[in-house]
Amino acid sequence: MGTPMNDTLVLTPDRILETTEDVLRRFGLAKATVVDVARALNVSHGSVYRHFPSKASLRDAVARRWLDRANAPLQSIAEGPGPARDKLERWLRAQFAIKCSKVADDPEMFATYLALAQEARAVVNAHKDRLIDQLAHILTEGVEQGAFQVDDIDATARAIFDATSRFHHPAHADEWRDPTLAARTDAVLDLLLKGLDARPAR
Amino acid sequence: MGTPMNDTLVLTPDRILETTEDVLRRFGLAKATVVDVARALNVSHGSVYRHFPSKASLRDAVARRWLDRANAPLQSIAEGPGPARDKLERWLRAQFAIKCSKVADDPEMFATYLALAQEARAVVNAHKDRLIDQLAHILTEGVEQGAFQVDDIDATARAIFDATSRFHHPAHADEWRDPTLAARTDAVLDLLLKGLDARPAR
DNA sequence: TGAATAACAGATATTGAAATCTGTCAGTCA
DNA sequence: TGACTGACAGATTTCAATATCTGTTATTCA
Repeated sequence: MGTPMNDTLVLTPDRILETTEDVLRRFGLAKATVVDVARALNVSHGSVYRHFPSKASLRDAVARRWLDRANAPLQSIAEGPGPARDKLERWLRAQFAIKCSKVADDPEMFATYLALAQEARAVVNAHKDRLIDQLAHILTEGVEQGAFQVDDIDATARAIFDATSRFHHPAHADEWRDPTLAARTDAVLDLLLKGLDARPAR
Repeated sequence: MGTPMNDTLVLTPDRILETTEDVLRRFGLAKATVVDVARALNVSHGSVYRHFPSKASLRDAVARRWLDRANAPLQSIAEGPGPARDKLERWLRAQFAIKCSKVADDPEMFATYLALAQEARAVVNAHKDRLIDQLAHILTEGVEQGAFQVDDIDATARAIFDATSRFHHPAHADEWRDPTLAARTDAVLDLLLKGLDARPAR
């Protein structure tokens, strides 16, 4: 009883996830195996299965961790202060910047996580729903502040998410190096913000 | 000199393209080879290389043909009559419907053409440019008619194309079965049209 | 003469046997 | 006692030999 002890540390889900990220970084998604993870932990692969019922669930957990960490700044923006119009623009630009810098800084790792995300559809969908909730929150504030005119908040939040897919959906990542990207982003944001505006200056 | 004669017919680029489409339909992109195409034509594969310098150029030509054929209706809408606002909405909905029905009617063939398009990047880009030109044409009409207020026609045309990517870009095809797709499409179109509107009814 | 071919080199794809992996579980040991 | 192990069956992956394909060219033949 009492203190189970390994080489050095207790085997916890967190420690497994940490190591799994390392293994993914070193081997890539295609090559990384549960046996690799166990080896890196000086543990039999059966022990990993004590904490995660399957390789898929382990992958899902890694994906969840990564998405949460990468998009934490967005949460702050959505909940922070500021007029809704500015906040919306900052939130969207931050979202694009996060994705764009991830792919620019470490394309290999980005490819790994992209593949991971494609297998963890449910996790990604839950994450998207949280992002759209944040957009809906900003829209609600905007309506309260009299800055936006919106019929259906949830539908519009989703519409903004959908309409900006090209700039945040990883399927389009290979276009993010386009030198005209900034101009294209500006044009779409301009059009969307005009569409939300409660007092068009015409 | 005179009349080169095969089994039945002269070997022309068009006949080769026709047959290549058949072969792609039967074998899929991964399995279809130049030798297969030549076999189907009762011809040696060397003869195919007389008309197309490489397999890539043959693929490009097939992609070009397919894109032109599939999107012919859009050209008619863009050049046809009608108020610009309606025309724009019809054009966009037609674009979505074309893609959506292609994937619904023959998912296998759609997958083949999707893979084809990914290898024929230059062809696809040229095609996208033509579509954006059509959008710019509609926007110009709309401005002339006093229906739209647009600063930069070309940038806005591209913005509309970008903002609707989720509904026409094949990378998102697997989401086109979403039962809420129609509502999502409506929400984005509504937002975009509001953003273009010269006389907002507020 | 010039459209078509057959033979060829190098690159790519297929195949099936061997190795590895996933997920399970009875048993170890602290 | 319960976290961990090691051995196992079936599924998946690797690997290297083998076959096929791409693109070229010297040759055929109508």
